[in-house]
Amino acid sequence: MGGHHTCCNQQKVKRGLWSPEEDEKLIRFITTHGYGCWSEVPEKAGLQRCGKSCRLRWINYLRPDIRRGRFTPEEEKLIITLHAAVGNRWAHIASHLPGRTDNEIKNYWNSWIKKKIRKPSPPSTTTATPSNTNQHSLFGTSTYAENQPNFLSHDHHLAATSNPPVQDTLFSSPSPLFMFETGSVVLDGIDGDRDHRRTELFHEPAGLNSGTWHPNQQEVQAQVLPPPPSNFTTGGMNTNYMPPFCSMNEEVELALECFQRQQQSNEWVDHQESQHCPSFLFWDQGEGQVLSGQEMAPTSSNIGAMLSSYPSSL
DNA sequence: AATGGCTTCAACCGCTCATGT
DNA sequence: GACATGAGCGGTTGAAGCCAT
Repeated sequence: MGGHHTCCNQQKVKRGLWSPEEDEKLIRFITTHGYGCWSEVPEKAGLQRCGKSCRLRWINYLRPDIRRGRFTPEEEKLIITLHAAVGNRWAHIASHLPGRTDNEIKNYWNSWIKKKIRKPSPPSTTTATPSNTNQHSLFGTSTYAENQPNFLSHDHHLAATSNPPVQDTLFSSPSPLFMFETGSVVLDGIDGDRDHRRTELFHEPAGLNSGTWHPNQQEVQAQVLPPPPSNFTTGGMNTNYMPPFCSMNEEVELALECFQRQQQSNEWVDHQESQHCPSFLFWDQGEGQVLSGQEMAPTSSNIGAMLSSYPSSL
């Protein structure tokens, strides 16, 4: 207790949920300047928050490499295994799950435990039954559907609305390659406020090395496709594309269209048409391969929203 | 339609650890 | 070594949405 809170007791410090405007300010500041000293961030970013709050907000929510959405069976197993080994060392556990935060894991564990306590009959659901889990589906398994009937109502409309191959491809990468503004999306009126807040302003941090943001990029799964025609733009959003802010609906529409066409025809979509969705047609010059189906946004909720908005196109 | 209980998870709190002076 | 400061961690809280009644 020795430490009475220094920063958060200051006057005029706002608390509670972050508004989209605050998120925007923080994102803009961090992506432009980075963060050296968190205690200086709020003042420099024009936020009435304490540095600690900013740090937490960034780490647990806003940073671009964060991965959201329901835990996969594989992640679940890993959490269980790691927890058995190290206990409540959430940060340690999180370090083994790229894109997951200690807070998220902790929350998940606590709710899971609650469920287990309440419902002691253990039909081997989450407790590591590899043979029962769908190894190819990142979100949807009967395990989740049975145990968590609400999971489609939040940011995970995905499993029910997309067919497995697309889903697999879409989520084959654990590392999002870009960010974009999603402020205008409305999620079917389901948990809208919360998800809306979640999918606030993102854009590619100008001048930042993407490696800094996506340390796991090497894990991206590649698909071998014919080389792109000369008029196709190499790279993803982090190279060519970037109207700083565009709506998610626009983004989604274009991206899905291009992705679908590419899937169906195995052909490249003309750059003029695809300039808004290079994420789905990502040419890796180093490997000479096409990395298609890159995760579209920093959060799986964005993708869930995207797919749920356009279920017919899949 | 109203409402009250339940669940989820973002955010906060208190503390320890690491680092600099 | 003592102290100050900032970062990080784990526990807890409470707002918001969901759902059953």
